[in-house]
Amino acid sequence: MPPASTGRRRRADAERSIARIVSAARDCLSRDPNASIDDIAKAAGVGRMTLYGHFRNRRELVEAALADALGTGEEVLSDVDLSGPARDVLSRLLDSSWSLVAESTALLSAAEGVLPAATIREMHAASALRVEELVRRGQDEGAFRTDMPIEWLVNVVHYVLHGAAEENRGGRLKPEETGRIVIATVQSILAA
Amino acid sequence: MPPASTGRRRRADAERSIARIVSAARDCLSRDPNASIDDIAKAAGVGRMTLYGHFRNRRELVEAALADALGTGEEVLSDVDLSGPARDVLSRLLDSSWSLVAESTALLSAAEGVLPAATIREMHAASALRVEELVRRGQDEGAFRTDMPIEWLVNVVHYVLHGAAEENRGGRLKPEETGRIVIATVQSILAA
DNA sequence: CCTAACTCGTACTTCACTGTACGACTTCTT
DNA sequence: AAGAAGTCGTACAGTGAAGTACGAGTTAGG
Repeated sequence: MPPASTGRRRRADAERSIARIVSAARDCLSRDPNASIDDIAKAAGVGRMTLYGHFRNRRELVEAALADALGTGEEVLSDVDLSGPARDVLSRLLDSSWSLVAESTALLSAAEGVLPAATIREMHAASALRVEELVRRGQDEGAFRTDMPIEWLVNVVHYVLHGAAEENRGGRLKPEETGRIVIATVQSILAA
Repeated sequence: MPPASTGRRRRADAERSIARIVSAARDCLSRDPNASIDDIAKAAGVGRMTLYGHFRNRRELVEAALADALGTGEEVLSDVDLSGPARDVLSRLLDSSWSLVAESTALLSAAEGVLPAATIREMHAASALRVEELVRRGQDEGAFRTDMPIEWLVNVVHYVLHGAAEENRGGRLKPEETGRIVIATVQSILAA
């Protein structure tokens, strides 16, 4: 059994396995928050025991998957050009991240089943803060509304993205249209 | 065992039990879509076996709960004053139904786990049609936007309501504010 | 090339939930 | 008041997933 939590060095193949498992976990849990450990191991092309070698239990696995998703989210966010009016920044931001956020909502709901709410909020803090700052900036510019709690403005964006993902999955929204519609919808919500 | 599906008359106490069970099912499933049969029976103050006496399996129970929720939804909808501009009608409609719809989203997701998608859509058809008609009317009046599929416009309202319910549950949105915020948010989305 | 690290199958225990079987008891209803 | 209808506990079988134990085989890396 690999040294899981200790700071020891890991062998390259172990590293590879972990990467595949985490990726598979993101995949499976995004489709079905109740996906079993077995499903995930299979999807990763790895024995269930290998998985348990790296993650003591479902909790740890879900946490790793969520952390990974948030990590790539952070990457994307930090690549977005922040110059110009908040409205435009928001459009660019949504354009490059809506699908990612959308796909992760199911993963998030999986996390809600096994991780304490405080942990989840904490993991989200970084990204949430960025969006919140953007909204605040838009408000200062007079472009975004101020008649609702900022927390609601930030969170409702998530719910819209979640919805877009659902509609996509159900074939009720064409993938090529989704970006445009998401952006237009969110802009309408935030506009002053 | 009572005659479940046959058209036979039921005794008054059975009728009462069923009502309590359905109500408890709505309650429990709205809080947790994975609530067990046992939880629901306990919440109804009824033995598990009594429950099985009236509902052959989880599927039937969930279906009954959903049907019941949709039924009260229909009642509320049919009480809404439909006169005047679509914008105003929408406000009245949301004001009297947002909490109901919001609470039922979890129940709906429970249903998605056990009922065929077609059945669910069909059960929803009546209410969905009303909302769709209202949106269409608003479009004809020039009050509502026409640059997105109408299906999206209708469904995104659900997602916003779902979000409002979540925020409420998490204490991030004050109950007394929620109505106002929901209405304002939805109006912004639909406005031309 | 040797050894520790890793993989991973099989088999097991535990656990929660579903649904069934039986039967004794209670309460409507006529 | 009698019988049908309904209540409901206990007990059982089946299922599916979580997590543990063991151990034999494989691979990376000094």
